[in-house]
Amino acid sequence: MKKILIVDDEPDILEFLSYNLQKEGFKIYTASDGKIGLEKTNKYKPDLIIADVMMPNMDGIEMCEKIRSNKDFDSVLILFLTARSEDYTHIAVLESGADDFISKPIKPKLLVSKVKSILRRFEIDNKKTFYCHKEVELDIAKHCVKINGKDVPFARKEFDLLKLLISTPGKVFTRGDILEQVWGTDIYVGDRTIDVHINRLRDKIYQDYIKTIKGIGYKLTD
Amino acid sequence: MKKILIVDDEPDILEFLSYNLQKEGFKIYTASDGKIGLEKTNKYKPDLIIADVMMPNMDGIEMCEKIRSNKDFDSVLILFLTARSEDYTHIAVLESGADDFISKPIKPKLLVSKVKSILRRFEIDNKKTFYCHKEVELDIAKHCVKINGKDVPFARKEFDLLKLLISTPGKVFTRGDILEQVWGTDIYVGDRTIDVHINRLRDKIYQDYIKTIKGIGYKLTD
DNA sequence: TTGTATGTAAACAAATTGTAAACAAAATTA
DNA sequence: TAATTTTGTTTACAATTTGTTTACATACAA
Repeated sequence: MKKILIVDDEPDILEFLSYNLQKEGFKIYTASDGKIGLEKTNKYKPDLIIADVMMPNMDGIEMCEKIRSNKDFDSVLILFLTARSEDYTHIAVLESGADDFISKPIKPKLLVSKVKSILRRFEIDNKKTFYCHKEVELDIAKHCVKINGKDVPFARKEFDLLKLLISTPGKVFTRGDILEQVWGTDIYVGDRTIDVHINRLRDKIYQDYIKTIKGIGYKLTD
Repeated sequence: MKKILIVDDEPDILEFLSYNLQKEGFKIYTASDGKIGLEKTNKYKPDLIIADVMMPNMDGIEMCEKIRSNKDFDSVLILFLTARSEDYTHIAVLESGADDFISKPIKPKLLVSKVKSILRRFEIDNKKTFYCHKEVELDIAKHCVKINGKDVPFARKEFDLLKLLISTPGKVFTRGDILEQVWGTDIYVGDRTIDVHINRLRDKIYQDYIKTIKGIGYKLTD
């Protein structure tokens, strides 16, 4: 569960944000000024910080800069709340190392989708280069696959296919998904081609590691 | 089929975008300025709007704000086209409630992949993928059903049928509802077919989980 | 009781996937 | 570059699963 720290001096906004994000399944921490925000950042190590720009004691920008200067948190996501009119603030905000901002008045739907999208973006930027599931290990950087610790050579397509499947074990990938992710859009290969590759994978890994969901697609057993 | 409204005053761009997106199977509507865009939004209720920022009559940002202020469309996806250099435009654009933007010059591949990804993202954010009711759990992503925590294989029609029923436990679904949602419009199957599938479900789940409302349809006991 | 709606087993039809083998393309090596 | 090997794709058909219908049984309400 993703942790979000909300920093704002207005209790109403704090509550409004907490309510809407809690509902979406985030773990919420709050702070009423930048100083406390800084403390709680250290304490709870949130994934995302949502902060107001204008606050007593220590404003959001100062807090942001302080957080960024600590190498433990130099990659924590920071989202600022700004008043609609403060055009120049936006620039200062982005310069201070913020990742995005939301203008007041805040619309719940927009808030939630922005928070989700920023978290997702972060995950994609930091996407894994190494996967391990059951007795299978896949290393993207080294382009190699180990099964029970033993190197097994994989051709490119086989590798890409396994990479896709192992990225989310248990999720069903349709033929469409597979085509798009492994072959690319606007490349057309016959229907049987995917099967053939799937079954070459099966020959290399233990059978029934890859499950067929007839009429839907393939997935790794989880 | 997803509907996309493209709003731009330059006919060349309009055609370019239409061509590339139509090819991908989207239903395309076009408008040559913000005012017409607003009208067509109301008329066709598109899933996604792609709009130029700079337009005569009503610019993209104004149109976007107007659309957002109508609660019927406050969650329609909006994608802006901006000139590469206009850095400040990006801010205004995101502020106005846009979901993303593409910088000109537009590359067809990027356009298509961005459009697809934004639509997919939206679906993921807005679709429930997991249902749990009594001792039955249904996971759409994994395409698996657990009963009392135990995996039970479900064929596609069975799965879709259970998915429909479990989406609103207690609600009675008429045969018409079921036909439409599970088989799709303009597909005709015999009357007994639904019964057969319902009863295959009953065999897999505990009996009398699915209740027959004679003369009306079926529902899950709540 | 009677008629209508639903349940059910079995037969049948259709769709999907598996597989071996041939072919084609690309990469590697000599 | 030519030969060789590896990788990728297609074909044709087999095997399997899934979906539909049929024909009749049963339940239920009027």
